[in-house]
This record gives sequence, structure tokens and C-alpha cells, in this order.
Amino acid sequence: MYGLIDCNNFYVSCERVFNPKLKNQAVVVLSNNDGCVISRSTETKALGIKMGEPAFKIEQIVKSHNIAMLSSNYELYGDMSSRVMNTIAAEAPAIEIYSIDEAFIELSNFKYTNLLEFAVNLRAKILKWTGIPVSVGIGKTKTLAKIATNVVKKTPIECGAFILETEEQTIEILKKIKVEDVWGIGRRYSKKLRSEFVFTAYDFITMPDHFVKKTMSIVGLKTKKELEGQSCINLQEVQDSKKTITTSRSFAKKQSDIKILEQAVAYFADNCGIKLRKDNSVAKYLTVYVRTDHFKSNLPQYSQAITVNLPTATDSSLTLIKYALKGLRLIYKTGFLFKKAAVTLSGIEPKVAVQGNIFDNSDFQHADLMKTIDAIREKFGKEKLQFGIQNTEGFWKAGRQRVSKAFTTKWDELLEVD
DNA sequence: TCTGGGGTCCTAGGACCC
DNA sequence: TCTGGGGTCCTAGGACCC
Repeated sequence: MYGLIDCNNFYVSCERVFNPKLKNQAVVVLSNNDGCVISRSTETKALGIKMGEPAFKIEQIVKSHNIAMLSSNYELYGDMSSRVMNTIAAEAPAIEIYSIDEAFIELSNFKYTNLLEFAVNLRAKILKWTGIPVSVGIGKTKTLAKIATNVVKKTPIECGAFILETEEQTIEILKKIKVEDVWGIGRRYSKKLRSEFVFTAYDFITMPDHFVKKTMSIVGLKTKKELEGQSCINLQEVQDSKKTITTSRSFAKKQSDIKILEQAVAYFADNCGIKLRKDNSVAKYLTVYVRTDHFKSNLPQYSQAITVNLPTATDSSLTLIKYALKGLRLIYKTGFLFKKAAVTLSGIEPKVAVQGNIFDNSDFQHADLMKTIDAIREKFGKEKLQFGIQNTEGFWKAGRQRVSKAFTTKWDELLEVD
């Protein structure tokens, strides 16, 4: 059996732990740039505010219903996530951290324990230790555990946990689950399936295997088998190292000046370098991407990416910045208002395995410098030490007007007077 | 005026090899 | 007139997830 622990309205719940005033109020957390709704409290969902809705479109309802609107505070959510995960790991022998707010656990060693009791106790412990409410779903496969969690969230189940045990019971539930609510079946496939008169998870498992494989590839067939109780997706306890690392941002204001794009791209490249060094990896390729505002169809549109081969696989921010700027200058065009840029690293491998370049060994000289820079930033904050090309003002940067404090990670911030 | 960010996997088709 | 069989690797595009 597999269990899924899913934090309820995670970002909102994190904010509520440290600001009790929010507990009886409708709350939304916004994406970067205070752009879209990315987390909603139960009250907010009831008001009909959708996931991903642009903030400016809900202004009226926010005012009339006194909804608390917050910028996202990833430092806080990341730290709260570790607390939740550590609490789970202490209770479960095998855990897969699936996302910032979800973890799968494997329960085959729990044969002689009452699983519901276990789930209810785990839930209580997480709430007590971290303040975060969770839903727990248990089933024969990861996909069924997802379904079980879905049941907890969509029906009033007091104990916050649900187990899919017998086949008959599972079938009854699958008949009530919309096909688009199945893990692994997204918008495109559910549309296609609906045109074939497949409306529920149960309808889906009655389709022939060959049809499912033909229209949805092997991935879709695995989903079907999982719904039937045959486990096809294993618990992944150890996280593979990342295959790509991206830093991208939309700009608060559209930019046409290459000097400003350079500042942004340098910042992204440096930030990718930080992530890369944290993973003890190096990258061989760097992609720069820029685009105009695609919501403004009356403006001239341009979108272009370029991938640069790095002479040696590297984790040096200096080298990454250098080639990111080189790439940017190749794709930049005048006469456009740019809204977004990105830097992506790929060809990632462990640092210990790096293949040297006979013609260029400058990177090895950066190692101590990077270590020092990382240490200084760790201690005094990322913004306190920057490369010359980065602009400390960062006026391309998006606003975060309504951000809460880093309650769990920066004590000095809490001492500041409002 | 204002519309996020960061990932993974699979497949088909082209280019190449013997 | 007749034109094989069996592979690998890479990439773009499409699907999905949170």
C-alpha cells in the first residue's frame, strides 16, 4: 500500500501559522510579480476564485469580501516544507518527497497495523509539530493514493484520512471521480477522452488497453493499470540530480534596453550557478531565452532562444554569466518591448566527473572564489554581494508588495519595526 | 496598468551507422 | 523488372506534474 500526504492549501496554511488573524479570513497567495493566484484558502475557493487567475481580475471580489492577498514567500514555504517532510520521515520507513507540499510513503511494512489509525495519528502529529493541516490518502498504488486524497479534499471527512481498500469500494469511488481529476490525465487528454464518452475514472479503466496506449502512450496505460490496482510507478526515495536548472522571471515593466536585459540575464545565470553548486553539479550547455508580452497582441512580438556550448562543463557563475551575455547579444533585437527572460542550464553532470578542456582551464581557478561568494551570501544575504554587471536596484525585478516575513529563517527580520 | 516559475517523460521523424 | 534489414542518437513538440 502507498500513502500520500498532501498539505492543505499549503502556501496559505504556511501564512496562517504565523499570522493567526488570517485563520478565519479568506486568503490568497499570489505568484511572483503579484501576478496570479497560486494558493487559495477554502473560503476563497468557495467564492469561485480560480487557480491561476490574474490578480487584477479579482480586485473587486477581494475588496467586497475582505480577502487577504499576499505575495509568495518561498523562503518560508521551503522551510515549512522541510519541517513537514521531516515529521513524516520520522514515522514512515520509506518516503518520496514528491513536491513542496506532497510526499508519498510506502506502507508494506505496516501489514499488522491499523492503517487508518496510523494516518490519523500522523496527520495529528504534523498539525501539532508544524501547524500545517494535511490530507492523507492510502491505496494500492500511488495513483489510487492520489484518488484517496482527492476524496478527503472533496468530501467532508472529519479525520482527514481515507483508505481505498476493497475492489468494490474502489470501483464505487472511481465512478465518482472525473477523468480530468486523475493524476496523469491533464486537460488535453481529458478533452480527447470526453469525446470518446469517457467521463469518469471508472469509464477510463473500461477502455481497451490498446486504445489507451495508442492515444496516450505508455504513460496513459500505466495510469490505467495503477487505477486497476497494479502498481507501475515506484516510490522514488532518492531524488535524481536535476537534468535542467532554470531561472526565469517576468519583468515588472517591459524593457527594450539591452543593458537592462543584460542585468537580468546575468542575475539569472548567477542564480542558476548557485543552484548548480548546491547540487554539486556542472553544466555543459546554457540556453538564453527572451520574449515580448504575448498578452499584448497589438505590440510587435518576438521570442527567441539560443543554446551555447560551454567550453568546459562548469559551475562557475563568472563563466555562466559570460556565456549568457554572449547568447543574449546574439538574439537581442531592437524595436521590441521584452517582458520575460530566462536562463536554462542542461547537460548537467556530477562535478567529480568533469572532463577537462585541454585549451581552457580557467574554471578551476574560480572554485575558491565561488566557495567564498556562496559563503558570504549564505551569511549576509544573496543581495549583499553581486557581480558588477548585476544592478543592485534590479529595476526589471517584479514587485512583491504584500510579502510576509521570513519567520523561520531570518530572525533579524522579525525584530524590524513595521 | 496589471496575466508565475520550475520541472519530467515519451514519441516520431530525421540523420546516421553497418 | 528488380531496390534489405537492423540498429542508434538527437531533437522538437506535446503531454503531464506541482
